[in-house]
Amino acid sequence: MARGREPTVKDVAEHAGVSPGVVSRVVNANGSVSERTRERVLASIAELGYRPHSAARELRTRTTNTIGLVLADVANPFFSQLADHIVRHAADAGLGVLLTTTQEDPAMELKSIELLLQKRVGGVIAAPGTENAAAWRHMRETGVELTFVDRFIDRIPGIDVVGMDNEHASHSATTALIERGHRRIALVNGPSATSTGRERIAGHRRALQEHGIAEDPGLVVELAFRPVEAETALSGILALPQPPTALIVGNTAVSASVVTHLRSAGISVPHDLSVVVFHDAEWTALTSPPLTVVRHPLDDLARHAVDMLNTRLNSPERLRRREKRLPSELVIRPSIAPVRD
Amino acid sequence: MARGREPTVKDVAEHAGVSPGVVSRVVNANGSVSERTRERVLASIAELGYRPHSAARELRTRTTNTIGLVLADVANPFFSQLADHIVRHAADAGLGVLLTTTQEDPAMELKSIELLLQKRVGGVIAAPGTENAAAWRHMRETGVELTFVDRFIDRIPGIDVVGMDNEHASHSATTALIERGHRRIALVNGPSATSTGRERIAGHRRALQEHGIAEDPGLVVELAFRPVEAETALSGILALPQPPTALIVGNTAVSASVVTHLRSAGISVPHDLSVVVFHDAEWTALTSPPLTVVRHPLDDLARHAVDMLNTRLNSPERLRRREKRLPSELVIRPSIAPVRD
DNA sequence: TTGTAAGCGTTATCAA
DNA sequence: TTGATAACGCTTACAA
Repeated sequence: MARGREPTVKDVAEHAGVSPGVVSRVVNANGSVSERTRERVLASIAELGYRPHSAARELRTRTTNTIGLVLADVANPFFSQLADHIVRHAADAGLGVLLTTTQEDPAMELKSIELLLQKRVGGVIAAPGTENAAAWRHMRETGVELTFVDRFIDRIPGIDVVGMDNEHASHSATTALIERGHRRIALVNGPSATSTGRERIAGHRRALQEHGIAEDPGLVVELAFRPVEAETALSGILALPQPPTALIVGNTAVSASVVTHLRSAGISVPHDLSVVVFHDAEWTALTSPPLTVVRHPLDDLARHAVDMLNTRLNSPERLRRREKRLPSELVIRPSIAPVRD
Repeated sequence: MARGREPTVKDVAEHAGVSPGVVSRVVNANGSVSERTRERVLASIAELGYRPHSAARELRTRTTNTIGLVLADVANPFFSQLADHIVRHAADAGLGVLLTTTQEDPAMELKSIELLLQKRVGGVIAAPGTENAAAWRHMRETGVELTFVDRFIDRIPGIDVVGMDNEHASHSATTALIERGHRRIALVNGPSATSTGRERIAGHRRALQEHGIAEDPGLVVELAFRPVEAETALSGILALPQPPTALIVGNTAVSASVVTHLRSAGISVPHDLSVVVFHDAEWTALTSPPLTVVRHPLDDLARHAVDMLNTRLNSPERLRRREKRLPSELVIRPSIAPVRD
């Protein structure tokens, strides 16, 4: 892990015939330097190829321009698009992004937290799992600014949240199906231990209630955020004596495998089953038929997350907790149709 | 960007009634400490919640356990899956990953290089663009270990490369089509300025030659790695007096938009046009018909990239340049069929 | 406007 | 086995 010796402030100072302090002031456009020496210093910097040493700077100033990003799984299109936007916005704000993934595994999440703590990142954007509330809280108490994105664990003071309005999105999806005459609507959801899971069920229930439809618990399945169990769960639902006529997939991680299974099970969409999927991945319009989706404002989500965090990073005083909800949009495509008699 | 004060070696030392040096030796399982004091120190560490300060450590030891990852675009499924694997393997090796994206923009790539240089990362894994050869070379000369993944610019001494065998993959795809009677095979490719672009064209040509088929330059299109131009380029090809009967998409970034366009243009696959796509994204089996794809060994690619880099990081002497090629696999699905008369 | 010097948290060296 | 001390590269009072 050795690195070749690179020029330091001292080298630059000697080369320019000034003191190290002056070089620092030039580099940071801090304190005062005469125009003449400023130019000399800049010339020396250019000639020597001097580059400030981040670690030394961080050590001295107790600050950092690196933030952490903790996501479950960058292979999931929802998270990967989110990550892409976050990295871009962070770069615009002059922030580097240290990315860790947890694979929805609490132990890996803990390791991520540990790594970011050691790196003394100034702040972290995370879509937290459900098990490490204490660790997240502790991270915040340690002075690390924290913004939860998409999901959150608890309304912890000082931890901002930016997410979608899942309750509303889910309500819209269910309502669209009810309006098409569906009464037996299945929901394949993420775990209720997650905020997104809970909110999506809540919106679904509210829509059913508003139309006087009794809820059938057998039609709601909670799947972990890994695709494995999708098949069996789905088979179970579809084999019910009274199978559903519509299906909402509220768990982004399993959408593709659900669609695969429907296809291999020979289920015709929307004839046998109307389908709505959360997250407008690049392929959802390419299936036959194209899928009705809940489209999330990922770029806005990322922008707000970076902004909120950055505000905290640059604010000396302790700010109050903020929560931002962004609206999703129901994009109707041919995968939903009026129910058959 | 301020951080709360956290315990330091000094605090731990005082608490345990030893000197800072001893604490350091305990933490790093370095030098010698008696079992008795070791336990006392560990207890103090636990009680105070001490965590070594990365920056201080980096400054003193001139090492780092952070690597950089420079990719064009994490929203592209090929890169996002690659990133996911790389982050996982890096974590297994105890390495944090600082992710930057370039959006295929040379200026952004340069900014990424600059950031990683300042952060004094020990090594970088990158899928480089074509314009910054000098900067990459300089980065290497500066002592940063470098591994190019997927693409490479030049065979620069000391920069390892791990990629797919694109020539072979492309040759297989074209051959599969020729064997089905196709003679007019279009290739939508990435820029020839990239190694992957060149290799894929080469394999395509070799297959044509082996079967005595004259190459029609009008059937080969180079598209930048952004989806925008896909439509016009494709319309052009399909409007030719003698349109192709088969199409290979060698540019991962535009696959989805190509398929979208074919659909909206009312082209029936494989009846009107056989289609092969590079990279087996999660949706390629979900279209109608399912797409024949070139499947890349992404996990292996990531594993080798991290391993090669890590070897360099831990090797005191300057190693020779290595190049590793991994085989891709042609997965035949119904999107290709014998040519019609 | 400039230089000097101390110190950020570590670890390595050397002496005890 | 342990402790004292210097140094990594930088910034920032403070003094000149």
